Amino acid sequence: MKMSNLYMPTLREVPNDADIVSAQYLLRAGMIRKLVSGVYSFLPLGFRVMKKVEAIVREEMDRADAQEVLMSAIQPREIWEESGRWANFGPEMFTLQDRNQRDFCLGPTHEEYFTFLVNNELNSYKQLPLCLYQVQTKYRDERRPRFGLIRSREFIMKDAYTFDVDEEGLRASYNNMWQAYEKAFDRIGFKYKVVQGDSGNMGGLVSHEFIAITPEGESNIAYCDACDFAATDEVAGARFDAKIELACEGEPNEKVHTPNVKTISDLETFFNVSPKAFIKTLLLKVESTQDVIAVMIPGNRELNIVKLSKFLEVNEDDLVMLQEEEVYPLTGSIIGFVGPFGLKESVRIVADERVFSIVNGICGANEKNYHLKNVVLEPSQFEVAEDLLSVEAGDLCPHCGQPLKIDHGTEVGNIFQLGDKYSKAMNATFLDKDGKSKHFVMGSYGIGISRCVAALVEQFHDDKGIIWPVAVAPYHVLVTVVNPKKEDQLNLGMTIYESLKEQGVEVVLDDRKVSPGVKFTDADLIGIPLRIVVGKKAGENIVEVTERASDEKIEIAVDKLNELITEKLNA
RNA sequence: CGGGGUGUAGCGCAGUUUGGUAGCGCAUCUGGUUUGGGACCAGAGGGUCGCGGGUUCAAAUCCUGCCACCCCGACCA
Repeated sequence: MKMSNLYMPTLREVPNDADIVSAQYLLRAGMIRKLVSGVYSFLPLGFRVMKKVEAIVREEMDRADAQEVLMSAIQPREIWEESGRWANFGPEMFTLQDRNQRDFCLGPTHEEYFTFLVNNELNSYKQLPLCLYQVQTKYRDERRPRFGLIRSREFIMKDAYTFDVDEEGLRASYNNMWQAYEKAFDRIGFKYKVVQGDSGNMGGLVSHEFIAITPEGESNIAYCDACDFAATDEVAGARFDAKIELACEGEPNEKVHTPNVKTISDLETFFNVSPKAFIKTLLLKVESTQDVIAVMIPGNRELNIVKLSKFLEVNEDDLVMLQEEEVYPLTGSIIGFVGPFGLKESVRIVADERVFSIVNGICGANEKNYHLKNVVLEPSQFEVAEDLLSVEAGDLCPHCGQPLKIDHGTEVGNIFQLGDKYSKAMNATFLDKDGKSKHFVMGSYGIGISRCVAALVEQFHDDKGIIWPVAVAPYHVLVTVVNPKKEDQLNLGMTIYESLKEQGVEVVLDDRKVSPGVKFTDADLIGIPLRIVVGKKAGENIVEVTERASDEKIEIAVDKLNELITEKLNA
């Protein structure tokens, strides 16, 4: 490809709506463009990268004996009613109607569709196990699309589904996919961790997430160096020593005047004790039912809303913190003085187990400017949850007891053991050996192809632009002709370009009639791994080879060039 | 969904307070000079000022409704 003809509209300035480095560079490098919030176009260079990621994933899926199909993005409401997820997915689902007012959605995922498909065709255990996959566009009407390709409303996903006769078969299929994922992510070049995932509302289901490690990532993961434990912060058990005992000065549950002492740090100053000794009471409500929940946690910790939503068996997005004006009618107090005693009876009180280790603690009195001290909570009087807290660095590993570390990342893949959740709901069965009808035991497996492109940029960039790993680079080699008006430079550039092309090297020629600065700046921005600069020494048949990653420059005679390029690309 | 902010040329922005012919930089086009890290000179094209309604002799500017985009949304209880 000649750059004089390449559709690569690079931008000097950062578009003001690009909120993360990957979005900034992909936009500036002319690889993607935004149509509307959360919806992007892929331009030639960006599309080439995505196709490379896709090809690697496809190869590893095929190697693992998965079979590729292509389903429709449009799905009828009926199959979602069968699984019960039409209502459950709620506003996240893009819905539409045909001319006869029949409801459809643009598929956010395809469990129902695959289950429906297979149910019609698969009747015998002899046809199992089976693994089908597709690479396809998915739609989710995110509450708040952001981070460019990382949380978009339209995205490309590879999704796979396995069907087995029993749990044992599922485990084998699951491990098979796990290995395929590791091979794919290794080949792409990701730095990543495999962590235990959110196992869904019902518990007992196994899942893992593949997290690309990126400093700005929105997923938090907790992991242990001493053993192989790793999990997202939504499941990692926050184990720590919560025991604290204050001397009982005065009466039990004694009311203390605490004017304007609202926050934990205010309390810390006022009472001069550790925040561990405070019992923090937060008020939330379930929006769909308007049920109000008071949650008690140790004062030095944060509530993890995902863990709470699982405990309450409600949707995470359905849980919100109460607004200031909603608090008074329920508590008789304002924010800052809420406590577990004397709440309206309609309020459901849930306690994180650790608050019972606080002896003679301090909590809100449900009266403005008053707290209670010398509080000892009695577990039998409250609903007790094992763990509602966000894990923190230094908490103890639930496996081996060593301190945990926290890292950030972007989820690029996940694997789920679904069991018979969908096959049961949709009554998808086969006949087993013994002639009995059984539900398929299923798994589902996703890789966010377009998100991978963004995660790669998050991992591989510097202050000048992107640094693509060779395996996914849009082109391998960029030949820059410094001054295309000089015949010897242009001719030599063309010769090198043609010869590399001949050998099957993916090469692009920068023959644009712009100043060298523009070419070099664009080259750094778009991040092609190797650059050959044809400049002043073209007459002597000497060119310069630069590695984008290391910025290492080598002057070399043209007849030794092929050898060097081959060596560098295979390194 | 709640709170805040912004919408003016392809991109980044000024102009809005105090109504009076729509501007700047970059990009684009023409001609010329230039070419090892975002060149220079001369000229040119490009905008229903997000959309609708209103006030006014006159609206980017004031009023009003809508739309889009961005930011924030426990750390406090």
